[in-house]
Amino acid sequence: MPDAKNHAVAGPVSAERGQDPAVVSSSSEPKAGSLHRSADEQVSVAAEVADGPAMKPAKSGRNASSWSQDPDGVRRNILDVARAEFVENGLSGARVDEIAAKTKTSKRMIYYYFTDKEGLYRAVLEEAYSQIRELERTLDLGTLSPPDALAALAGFTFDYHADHADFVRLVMIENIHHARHLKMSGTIGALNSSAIDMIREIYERGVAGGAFRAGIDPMNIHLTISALSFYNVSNRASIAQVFAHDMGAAPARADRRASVIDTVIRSVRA
Amino acid sequence: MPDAKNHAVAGPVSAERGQDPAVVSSSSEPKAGSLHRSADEQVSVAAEVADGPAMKPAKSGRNASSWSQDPDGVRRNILDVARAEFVENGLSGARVDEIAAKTKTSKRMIYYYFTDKEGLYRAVLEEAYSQIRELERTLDLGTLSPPDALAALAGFTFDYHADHADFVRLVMIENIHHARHLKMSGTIGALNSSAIDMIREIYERGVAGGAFRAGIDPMNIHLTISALSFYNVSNRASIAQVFAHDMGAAPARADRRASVIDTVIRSVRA
DNA sequence: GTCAAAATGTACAATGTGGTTCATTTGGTC
DNA sequence: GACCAAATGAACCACATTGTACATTTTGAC
Repeated sequence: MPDAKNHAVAGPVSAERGQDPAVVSSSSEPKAGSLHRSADEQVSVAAEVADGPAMKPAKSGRNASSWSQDPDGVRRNILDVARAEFVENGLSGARVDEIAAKTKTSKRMIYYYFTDKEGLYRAVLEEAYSQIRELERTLDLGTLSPPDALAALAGFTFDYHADHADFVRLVMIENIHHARHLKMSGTIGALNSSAIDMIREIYERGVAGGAFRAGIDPMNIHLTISALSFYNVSNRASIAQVFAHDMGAAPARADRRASVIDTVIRSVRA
Repeated sequence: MPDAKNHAVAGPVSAERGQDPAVVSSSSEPKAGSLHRSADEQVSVAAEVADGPAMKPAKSGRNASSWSQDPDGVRRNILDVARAEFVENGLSGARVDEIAAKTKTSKRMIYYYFTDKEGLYRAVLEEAYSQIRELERTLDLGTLSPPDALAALAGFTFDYHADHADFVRLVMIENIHHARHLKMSGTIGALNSSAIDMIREIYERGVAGGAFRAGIDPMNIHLTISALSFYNVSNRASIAQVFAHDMGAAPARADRRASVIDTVIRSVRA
C-alpha cells in the first residue's frame, strides 16, 4: 500500500480510520432522504427566502435533536457537490465553505472524511478517472473488423468527452497543477495502458489483415484520438469566443464527430 | 471604441488615464537597470539572506530617496512577472502579493496600472493572443503548393504550441473560466478569422488543383490542426503520469510532429 | 441498559488576500 | 524655479478562507 500521503496530521482528530477507499460504495444507494436536513427543513429554507425573517419561531435551524447517521450518503453527497464546484471553479477557485453550503451536511464533515481541501479534490479526481476506466472496460471491439473497431473506439472516445465535460475540465485543472495529484494518487496510473493495449490489439490485427499500414506506434493513435476528442470540449469556450463557432451545438458536434472518426481512420489505413 | 470595461472605479484614484492600450510599447526597450531597486540593493537583499540581520545599518531598505521614473519598464516588468505567475498558478491560484514580490516594483504599481487582479490577467491574456497573431501574420504560404502550404502551417502551429507552453496554459486557464475575459477583451476576436482565412485559401487552391478532396469546412481543418498541436502540450502532465510517456522529450516531440502533419494532410487529400 | 467509537453540529481562531489610503518624489513645462 | 500631473513608496484594512476545538448525538456490541 503506497500510502505516502497522510503526513503530518497530528492532533486528536479521530478521522482517517482505515476506511480510505475513495471509490466508495457505488453499489449501496445513498438511501435518498436519509440525510440530515429533512425535506421539511429544506422547505423551511425556501420559505425563509420568500417570507423573510418571518418564521423565526423555528429556532436556530435544525429541530431539536434527531438525525440519522449515513456515512456513505454523506460522503457521496459531499463528493457530488465538490465535483461540481471543482469543475466549475478549479482547485484554487473552489471554496470549501461554498462546497459545504451546497451540501446537505456541514464543513466539519468534509474535513472529517477528506482531511483536506486537497484530499477532497483528490477523491473527486480519482473517482472521475475510475469511472471512465470502468466504461472503457465494457467496450468489446474484438468482433469488429479493425477499421470498424477503430472507428467505434474513436466514436466512443469522442462521445465520452463530449458527454462528460466534467471529466474533461477536471483533467484540464489537473494539468494546470502539473498532474501533481495524479502523481500522489497511486490509484491512477495502474490501469493506464489498458487503452493503449486495446488500440494495439486492433492496430496489429489491422496490419496483419492489410487494412492498416505498418510502423505506427499505438500511442500515436491514442494521442490522435484523444486530442481530437478532448480539444472541442476543453477549448469550447475560447473557440466560441475567437471563432464564433459553438462546438457544443448539436450539428457542429455531429459534423465534428464524423470528421474525427474519418481523420483517425485515414491516418492509419494502408 | 468599444470600451465596456472600466466600470465602477470610483474613488480619488488618479489611475486609468487615457493610457489604456495593454499592448504597450514593445518597441521602447525597458532600459534595463533603470528601475527602482538598484543592483546594489538587490545584492544587499541576497546578503541579508546569507548574513541574517547583520547589515542592519543599511536602514529600512531603499537608500534615502532617488529613483528614476520608468512607466513602460515598470509595466513590462509587471506583465512579465504576472504572466509567469498566472501561467504557473492560474487566475485564482496566482497571488497579487506574490506577483508584486517578484516584481522590481510594488503592489501599488500593479493596481495603479492594471486596476485589478483581473485587469492584470486580462492584459497578460491580450498580449499573449496578440503575440501569436503577430507571428501568424508573418507566414507567407502563398508560394507553396497546397499540400506543402498546409503541411507548413500545421508544422508552424505545432511548433508554436510546443515552444510556447505559456500560451497554451493561458488558454487552458481562460477556458476553465469559460473564456469570460476573452469576452470582455474586445481586442481579441477581431482578427479572429485570419487563421481560418489562411486555411480556406490554401484549401480552395488545393481543391481547384485536385490535390484536396472537396466538401470540407476550413474550420474543420483548423480544429484538427489546433487540437493535434494543443493537446500534447496542454495535457503533457497527465499523459506523462497516466502513460509514462513524456511528450516534451525531443524524440517524442519530433515523432509526434511528423505524425500530426501527416495526419492533417491525409485528412484532406483526394 | 451501558459504554465506547463513530458521526455530526456549532462556533471560532489564525492567517491569507485583494485592495486602499496617504504621503512623497520625479519630470516636464512655462 | 515654480508648479502640476504622473509615478511611486509604505503601511494598513476589511474581509475571505482554511482549518480546528469542543460539545453532542447515534449506533452497535456486550
